[in-house]
Amino acid sequence: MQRGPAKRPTQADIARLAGVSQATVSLVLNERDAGVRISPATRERVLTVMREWGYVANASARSLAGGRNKIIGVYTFEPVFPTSGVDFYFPFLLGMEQEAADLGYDLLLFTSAGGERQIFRDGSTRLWHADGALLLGRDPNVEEIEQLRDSGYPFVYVGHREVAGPPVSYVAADYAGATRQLTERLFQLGHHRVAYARIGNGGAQPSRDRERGFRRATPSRHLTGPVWTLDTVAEVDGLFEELQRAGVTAVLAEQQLLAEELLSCAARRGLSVPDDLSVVVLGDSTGARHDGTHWTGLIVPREQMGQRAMALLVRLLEAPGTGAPGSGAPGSGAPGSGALSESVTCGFAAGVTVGPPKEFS
Amino acid sequence: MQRGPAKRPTQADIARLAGVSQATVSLVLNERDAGVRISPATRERVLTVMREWGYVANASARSLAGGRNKIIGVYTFEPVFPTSGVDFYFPFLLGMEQEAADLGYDLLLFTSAGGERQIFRDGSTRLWHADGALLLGRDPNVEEIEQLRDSGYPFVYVGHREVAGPPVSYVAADYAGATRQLTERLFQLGHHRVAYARIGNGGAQPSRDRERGFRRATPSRHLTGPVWTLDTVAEVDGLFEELQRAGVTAVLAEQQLLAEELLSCAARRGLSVPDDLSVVVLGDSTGARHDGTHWTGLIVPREQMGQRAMALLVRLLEAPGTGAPGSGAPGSGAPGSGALSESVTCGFAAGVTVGPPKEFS
DNA sequence: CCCCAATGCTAATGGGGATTAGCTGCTAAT
DNA sequence: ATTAGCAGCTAATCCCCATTAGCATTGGGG
Repeated sequence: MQRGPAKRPTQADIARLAGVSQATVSLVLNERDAGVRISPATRERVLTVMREWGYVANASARSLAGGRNKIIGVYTFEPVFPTSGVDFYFPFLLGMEQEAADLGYDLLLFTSAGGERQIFRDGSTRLWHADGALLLGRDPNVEEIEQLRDSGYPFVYVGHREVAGPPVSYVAADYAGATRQLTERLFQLGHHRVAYARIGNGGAQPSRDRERGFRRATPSRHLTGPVWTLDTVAEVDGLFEELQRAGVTAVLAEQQLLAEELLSCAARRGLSVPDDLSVVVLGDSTGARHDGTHWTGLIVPREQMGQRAMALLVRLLEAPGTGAPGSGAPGSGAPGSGALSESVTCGFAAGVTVGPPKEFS
Repeated sequence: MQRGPAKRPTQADIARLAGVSQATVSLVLNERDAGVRISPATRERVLTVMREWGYVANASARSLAGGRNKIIGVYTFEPVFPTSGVDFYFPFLLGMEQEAADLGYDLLLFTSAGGERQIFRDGSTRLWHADGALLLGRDPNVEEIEQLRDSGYPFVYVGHREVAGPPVSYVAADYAGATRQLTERLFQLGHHRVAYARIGNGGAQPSRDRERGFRRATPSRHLTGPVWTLDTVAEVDGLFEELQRAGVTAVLAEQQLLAEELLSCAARRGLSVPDDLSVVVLGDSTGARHDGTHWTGLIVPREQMGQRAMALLVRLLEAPGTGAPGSGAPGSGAPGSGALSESVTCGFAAGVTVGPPKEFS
């Protein structure tokens, strides 16, 4: 027992104790199938000493030298705190964590970026502590994603991402499919005029996916109303009027907040949901008041997405071809340059805000 | 634009471009107040080139050279999953995360240990990926904590920990104080016979602290009943009988589960809480049914504890004396060998399960 | 008996940066 | 004219590990 902070053993220490060279220790450690062989006897001796002295590879040295740390980073583009974001992000985290534990990886949460939220500033750097990273965020900096992709750093985006140039790997919820199903369900119930509404710009990928699902559902003899895009909550009342005028009997609301607002518009007019208007919520609960209404709509499978993203990333990392990032085999551009993506099926909430249109009931 | 992963500039590159040495670049970067000086002109030139080329220090190399990662590990003795544990641990995590973000540290979650949950097996090991760690768990392996302390690894325990030998650093909730206050409040309300009950052994530190607070509250002319320690929930009914027989009008229940059981015992006998019996919950909600009762009692300030623990650990790490683990200043044994501890005040829940004793109302 | 091919391991290098001893010029004091 | 002193910078090392070229030894085939 030494005084002071115990200096932990290095490969050199282990080597000395086992009567071999540092290189041998390294080779034993990373059981390569490669050219160099170590006799079982030596291997065992080294392993014994390592165990005895509690050797652990230094993560920094290892990643500097191009090795692996069995650590997956998690980076969010928006600050997770203050707590508004927590409810949103936590399920993802949960899924990632479970899967990581199963696969023998630890999770590195990149939170220190503070207000800045830029990977390439002080962050890029820090990402390398992890073997790869999961990226998360509703409104990421696309340029940064591209830059990261070009840098060769392995990552998977949680959420649907299409960027300019080569594709990136991502795991997305099947918003399009789920929205389509929900829309078709409305038609089945007898609705003829169904509208789609959102607050905020529809440029984000999740928005576009939902809208696409909506449009695809349009069957021959039914009518989907136009897609309304509002700027602020204040405009909901006007929207409600227009919907009535257009004879719309069912609305798909991208945000729960919007749905809540529609509900109170209806209430103010003495109208009932779902009797006078069916309302479907498409999963985005940003800024929702959570007034206790049981909404009919889709459930974003956040936990599953996290899980699948983790699994995908690890698969990427452990794929033989995709060597250590440092070893830069530039020509390794597999088909599609190795980017993979997966789709996770959304769940549905039965809820109480959808019913047949009035003329049918 | 090269093919393959774009290699980002190194200090050597910047140095070349600025016509100085790599050392100079490093010196400019880490604005040391130390011996070496750089002229403002040179400094400016280097900075310009750095900005121009978007230089970012490689974190791995930096920590390899400097010994620090700016990463704090989080290790829990019990598995956090399946989700029963999640509710318990998440608030701690939240607090840690916020503080870490403020202090510029990232969080490394040690979850990969899987079922084993032993620091010194594969974990100890992995702990070194972080500069220091926060340890968490209701029923930790004390020997391992001692071993870790002796190893010189910097850590802070979240929760009250007294171990054999030199003390360890910890941040604890002030259970003793809070329990004392709650007990005294009962006396103020007119209760004369107050009892304390728990399920499970009272050996754990949090249990002992609460009991201590209870005992300290005993004022001259009042009576605290004995402390009951039950083995299982099944014994609660018997306990209830005994309490009645002893004329106890108020109980402090260590676990919410126990309180819930007492409540149903009372209900079965047609008795009312708090009219016939006041019940205080001392914060432990393990296995509780959460039946919606608004309990009177203490609130464990989990988030704050996490926050304070993080702050404490970082303080330990950044204290000048306690140098980098590698730099081993052996004589730095400050008073008490540098272990610090802090106490966080508990909150109180007003609740509806406490009132004056019957003869007063 | 010689040469070749495995086998088992080591020396050397590099990865990016922090640190320190020490090397130039200058200026100011002697 | 020396010399001491200092500002300003660089060369050299080290941090710990992964990787590769190559060395020494042994066994087998010709």
